[in-house]
Order: sequence, then structure tokens, then C-alpha cells
Amino acid sequence: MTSEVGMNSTSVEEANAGGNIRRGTPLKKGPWLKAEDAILRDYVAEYGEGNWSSVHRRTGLARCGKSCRLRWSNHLKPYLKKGAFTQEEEQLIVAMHAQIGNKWARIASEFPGRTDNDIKNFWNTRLKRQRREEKYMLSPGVFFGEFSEDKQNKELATSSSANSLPHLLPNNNVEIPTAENRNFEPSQQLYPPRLLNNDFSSFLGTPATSLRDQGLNSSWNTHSVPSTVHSSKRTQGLESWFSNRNVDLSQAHHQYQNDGSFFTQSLGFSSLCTHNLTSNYHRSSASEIPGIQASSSEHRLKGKLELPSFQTPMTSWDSASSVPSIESSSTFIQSPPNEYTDSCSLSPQSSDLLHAILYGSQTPKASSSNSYQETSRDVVPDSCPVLRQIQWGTNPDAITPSGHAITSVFSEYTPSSGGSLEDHQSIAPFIGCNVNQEMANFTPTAGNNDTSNDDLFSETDMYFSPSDWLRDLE
DNA sequence: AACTCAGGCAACCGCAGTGAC
DNA sequence: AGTCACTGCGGTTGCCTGAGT
Repeated sequence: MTSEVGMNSTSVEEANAGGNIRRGTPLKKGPWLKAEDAILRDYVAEYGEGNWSSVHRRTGLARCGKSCRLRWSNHLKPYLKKGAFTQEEEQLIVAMHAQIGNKWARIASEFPGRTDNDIKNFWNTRLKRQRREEKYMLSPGVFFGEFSEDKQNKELATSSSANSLPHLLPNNNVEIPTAENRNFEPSQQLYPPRLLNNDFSSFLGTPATSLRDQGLNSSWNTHSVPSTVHSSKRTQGLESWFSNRNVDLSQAHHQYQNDGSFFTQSLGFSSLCTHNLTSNYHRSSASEIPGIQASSSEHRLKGKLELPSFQTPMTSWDSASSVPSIESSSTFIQSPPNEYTDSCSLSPQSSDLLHAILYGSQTPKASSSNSYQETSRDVVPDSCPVLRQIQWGTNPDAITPSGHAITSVFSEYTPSSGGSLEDHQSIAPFIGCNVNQEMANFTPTAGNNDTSNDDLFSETDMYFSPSDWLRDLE
């Protein structure tokens, strides 16, 4: 038979082979054959996209319309981008997910050539890893008896009930109806999500040493997320990671003591995590950390060197200061080094697009502006508005597409409610401005271990509240 | 070499939204 | 207003592959 789209019967039979499928018989499932792809391509060439349900009727292809649509949109469509996500893409995905959650199609719309399935798979891969870590971490006896079984169960239930990293989402229980319906505009919406907020406020307000001195020790250990990954992988991962970057942790630690925020940003850990890392790296100082047995420092080192995910288990959130940063972990997990990274020995993650956005001018740019911008320009297609806009954001002095300097854009969208200096300055650090004194003085207090998730954020939300932002952007 | 495990990916399923009738 | 078909989306599952033991 000759199909209506010009395919001969041989190709249709070939395509339907194996399933013993003819018209009127059950449709085929499973992997697509090349012959099936060819039929579908021909069909689309003839009739265009859409009317997927008629594919079977017109071509004899034993696939349901739904399957055809999926196959086309995910694999056969022209200009689809295959291969691994670039560092910039990863950062952007993380940032967008932090803002809008599991809106894969929405996120994918900002990635020309990428499908929602691609992005979803990418994210789920991360999620799986996190779940594993979570499971391991909550195993009785794995950690330090810090948490009661009740608490573990409760928190495990909490974390697993949400559709995705709920504890990471900036608006965990908050709808962002308007925000997700409008075009994603990084200049507005890449403002620090809650997890960034907490991370930021943690290191901003209180150096780890202070927290330690205050006896806030509960969360220290819980950051050491052991991994089910082979130890060889772990050590290879981070040890080489550090060595490749000539990261002098002793200097880093020293710098952290003097400027906790910078070091935390640079290393990509939340402050406590950072401190743990450095402390463990210097074994002699490992015992400084409450609850950590110096004798097991070697093992802990490996544990800590596990690639962290920002999807840190709830159990580690006893302190508001312990929320890992979104951009840091993604860097650790996903990001290979690049030129920009290597140009800043103490700032292995400073190459990150998000880092550039969030920390703006804080990171010195090698040879003024070109090194980074050229790099990003190379990877940012003109067809990707978000990435282009982010490029704008990397330079605090840059002019946005709307003709505003970043700082002025920031001012534009600063919530007017309260109209306070605090509101402005709360975001300021992310674009390289100074931090108000109130924030700098913020110190998480010990003894609120029973803090609920909401309470956990309450203090920092005073400073950063994406939902407030989005509401005020209305 | 066999086994295990994690990562990556493709595909399916179910639900919801939308437009035509 | 109700029904139906179509489409889009998000969640989930299963398969394949590579690395490690």
C-alpha cells in the first residue's frame, strides 16, 4: 500500500514489524524504530505538526497520536539540542526551578533545543541522588544521634511527599501564579530564592566560628552527607577538584575567618559546611567541631567531600544557617572547571553564571570584563533570552535589555511595601552592594532546634522573601 | 567474568486545559 | 451546558550503559 504521506508499504510494515501490528490492531509501544521515525518525519513534512491522532490513520504507523507527538517533540523535531547540559544551562535550570518549581515546559521554553523531558530528566537525576543521600543520612546510627526517630520520620515524610525538593523551593507552600505565567525574566526573578537567602544570611550574619562558639552545634554534623557513591569516586571527585584549582584551604579558611561571606561564596558551601570542610581538611582542627570525633576525620573527609546537593535533607536544617546554597551545590555536582574558574583560585565556582549574577561585582574579573563575557557569549545563543539577560546581569554596570543599569532594574523591582532601606539592601549583596547592618548583625540563635520549616525561614525571610518580591512585582 | 549500582535516557501514563461541536 | 477529541504537561517507570567491586 502507499501511504498518504508517500511511504511505501514496506516501510510501514518494517516500522510495525515485531509488534504484529496492523491497522485496527493495538498500537505499538516501546522504543521507536528508525523506520517509524522516518514515517513520522514524512508525515510531519506532509501535514505539519499537530493532528497527531491522524498519524496512525494516514500512515498506518502503529503508534498512538500521543506517542507520535512525544517522539516528534522530543527527538525528531529539527534543531533539537542533544548532549549534556552546559554549565550555564545547568545553573539556569537550577535558578529557574528554584523560582517556579517543576514547570518543566516553562523552563524548557527558555532553552532552545531542549525539551521539557530533557530538563526533567536532568533534574530527576539530581533528585535521585539527593534521595539516596537522604535515605542514607536518616538511617539509624548513621549519624550522631542528633535526631529522634520521630523527627526523622516526620522530616522524611515531609521531604518525600512534595513533588520535588520542597525544602529547596523558595516558595515551598507558596503559589507563584502570576510569576509563572509571565515570561521569565531573570532580571526580575532570578533574585535570590529562599534557599539562597538562607545560605546567604547564614554566612553573612554569622561566621561559622561564631556559631560554633555559641554552641550551635547540631547542624554541623548533619551537613556531612555521606554518600552511597563509591569512596573512590568521592575522593577522586573533590580531591582532584581542589588540587586542580590550587585551592589552598588553609588560606581559604583564614580568609573565611576574616570574611566568611566571601569564602562561602567562593567555595560553594554554606558557611557551616564550609567550615566543616576546612576543618576536616586540616585534621588537627577537626576536633574543634562539636560532635565530630577527630579519630574519624578521614572518613568524614570523604563524607564531606561527597558532591553536595543543594537538596539538603530537612534533617540538616535545624539551623537557619545551614541551608546550602543552590548555586554552590550545582556547581559542585555538575560543573566542570572552566577558564574563568581557574582564573580565581579561591573561587572555584565564581565562574558560575548564577554566581556571577548573584554576587555581581564581588568577584574580581580577570582582565576586567572580557574573560567571562566572552566565555558566556560563546555558549549563549541569541535565541535564548534568559541567558542573554543573565549575561547582562553578570555585570553590575551592564545595561539591561530594557535600557536600565542592573542596579536600577533592581531598584525598580524592589518591593515598595515598607519601602525600606532594608528591602533594598536585602538584595543588595547579590548584586554586589553593601549589606545593611541589621543583616550583618543577624545571628541565628542556638536552641531553636524544634523550629519548623516555616519558622526556620522566618528570620531570613524578613530579608529575602521571593514571594514578597513576586507579589510586589504585580 | 559476574554482579551491583548509579546515571542517563526514552517512553508511557494520567490528568488538566482548551476548543469544537 | 455537556461531551468529545486533541494537546500539553508533569510524574513515573523501565531499559541500557558504564564504572566499580
